[in-house]
Amino acid sequence: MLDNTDIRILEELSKNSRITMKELGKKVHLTGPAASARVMKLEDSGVIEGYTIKVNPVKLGYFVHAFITVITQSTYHQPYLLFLETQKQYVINNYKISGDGCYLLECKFPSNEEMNQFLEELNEQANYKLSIVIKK
Amino acid sequence: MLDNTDIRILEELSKNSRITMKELGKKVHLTGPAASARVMKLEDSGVIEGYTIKVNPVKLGYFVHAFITVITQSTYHQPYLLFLETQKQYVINNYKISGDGCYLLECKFPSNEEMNQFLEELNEQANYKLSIVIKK
DNA sequence: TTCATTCCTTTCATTAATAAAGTAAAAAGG
DNA sequence: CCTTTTTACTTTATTAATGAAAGGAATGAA
Repeated sequence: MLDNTDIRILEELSKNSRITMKELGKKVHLTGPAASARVMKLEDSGVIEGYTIKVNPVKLGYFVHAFITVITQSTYHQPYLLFLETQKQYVINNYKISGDGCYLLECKFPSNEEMNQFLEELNEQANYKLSIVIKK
Repeated sequence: MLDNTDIRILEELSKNSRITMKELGKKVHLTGPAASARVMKLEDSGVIEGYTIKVNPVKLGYFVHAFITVITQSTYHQPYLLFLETQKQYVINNYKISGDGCYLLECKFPSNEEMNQFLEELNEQANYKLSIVIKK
């Protein structure tokens, strides 16, 4: 399915997705059109799901990065999920997990105050355990 | 520092970082060169840290996505961190956290067998609690 | 008021993307 | 075994985007 050249293309695009097809081709020993065709195939087959940027959260004013293990009070998760919909600005990822808890919720907050506000509202829907990221 | 146009540029690039500057300009009501200049400023100021792709892990053969809460046995973390260096192919992120445990380790595995192998080796350096992602 | 700065547009030269045609090698089928 | 098809690539030519330069309008400082 994927040969070595495809893997190298994925590596290069992971490092810099705005690279020109000509440059990408040079890196993997192909011409521009050939690299472009490979990339298009990777898109069509769903290996490449999209092109995005890495943003510095601190520069955007998000200083707190937290993982919250969520244990919903009832087996009915809808209230929790609806609550999350209203708090999208804080949510990075919400993983449904097996293990300790029902969800692992990854969030970013501008301050501890806003996080506290969020947690108090969350607590109406679910219990939680909080882990703050110190360093990545 | 960042005005509304900058925010919209970041949103557009998050959705598709390979968009042309001309197209990006159209979306935020600027000309190509103006959009390009804005983006360059965002890069120089460190708001945009890089351009990357979203890859489908399943299509790459990684079927298991796990979060592992790591509790190192000694206060000396080096053995654990050195172990991770040897297991880079599985590691997505390693967050140093305050809260429950010392680290939150995000990993991907091709199979439960390989994860089990990993966990057995990890267990020589640290205790852990495992959470498997069912759904994102 | 005057000067400098910022942020933009317009224009144009350079460069890249894309479509089309052609080639060579591998795979499929009679 | 030979023919046909398919795949993956290159080359060429057209189209489109980038990036540099010049200039204008609005803002703010001296």
